[in-house]
Amino acid sequence: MSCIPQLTRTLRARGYRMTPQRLSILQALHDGGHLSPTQIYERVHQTGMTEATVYRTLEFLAGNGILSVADRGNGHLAYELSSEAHHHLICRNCGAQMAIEPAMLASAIRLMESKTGYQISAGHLTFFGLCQDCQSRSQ
Amino acid sequence: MSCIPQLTRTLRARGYRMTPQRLSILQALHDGGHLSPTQIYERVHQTGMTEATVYRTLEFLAGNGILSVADRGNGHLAYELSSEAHHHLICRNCGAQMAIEPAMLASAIRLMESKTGYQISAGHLTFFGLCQDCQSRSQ
DNA sequence: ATTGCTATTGATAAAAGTTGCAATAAGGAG
DNA sequence: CTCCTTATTGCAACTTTTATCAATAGCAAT
Repeated sequence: MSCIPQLTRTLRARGYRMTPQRLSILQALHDGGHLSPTQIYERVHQTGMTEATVYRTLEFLAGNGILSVADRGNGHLAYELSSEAHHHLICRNCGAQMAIEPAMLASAIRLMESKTGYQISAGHLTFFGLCQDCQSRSQ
Repeated sequence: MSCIPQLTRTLRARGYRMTPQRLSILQALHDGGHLSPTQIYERVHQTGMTEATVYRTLEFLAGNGILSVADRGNGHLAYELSSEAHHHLICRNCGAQMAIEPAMLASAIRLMESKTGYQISAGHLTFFGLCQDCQSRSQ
């Protein structure tokens, strides 16, 4: 977590504060990679933090671009450090997961930008499909 | 709702049943377009249906491809008839929404399929960005 | 160091969403 | 039309997420 001093400065420049709670959550995500709010709470609640704070902090950090939100398509969110952000491809039969390079979507996003005039920030997308194994098994 | 007999046959062929509850929910989505579980519950609860049934039915119909799940990026889901499915582009400053033609993602999806071997069904994606108005205002 | 402003947290309650199980009812078979 | 199987529902308890508000604690300024 070498980036903490920089993050702290960023927040302060925007009128926000760095707190032990925010640090704990960043640490948990640094160690855990890709976690749901409940998983994060399990990792940090021995410090006395409440669920409400976990949810609020995650929303705050994501709103400030420090975390990325990953949606698993079931309505439950997972969070990760933005520096490690990537998209997911999940097999809806066996649940196998693959990472998707953001670059693979770049041209589609450029197309959408030119057609809509929006300036798009893709965030974290989850795609669903059938992996090769499940495709051959269903033949 | 001219498609009900066809949907009923599809479900029965898979060993499932068509029920008044499922019909009410399909009707609500036909009338309402794009609704959250709570909005759907408000429209159908006078029939005596419980929240649990609403949630289970939505998941069931989506799992059978009859509904599409739209994720607004905040972890809350909205549902729509698959026949009316489209993607969304939302301005994260003013909330303005635009529909995105599924065709605009087609080539990116073909690229992902060829690189990963997965057979992808895109589902419903939500993109975030800044609309033209908000871009010019922030200059 | 101390002070003051106010962003942030914890506590609490409410809302939204999920799960297990017994009772009900869709619909195929006779 | 009646029976039977079992998919589906309602009920109730439970988990997850959000909102409110008073108390706390960053941190800029003195």
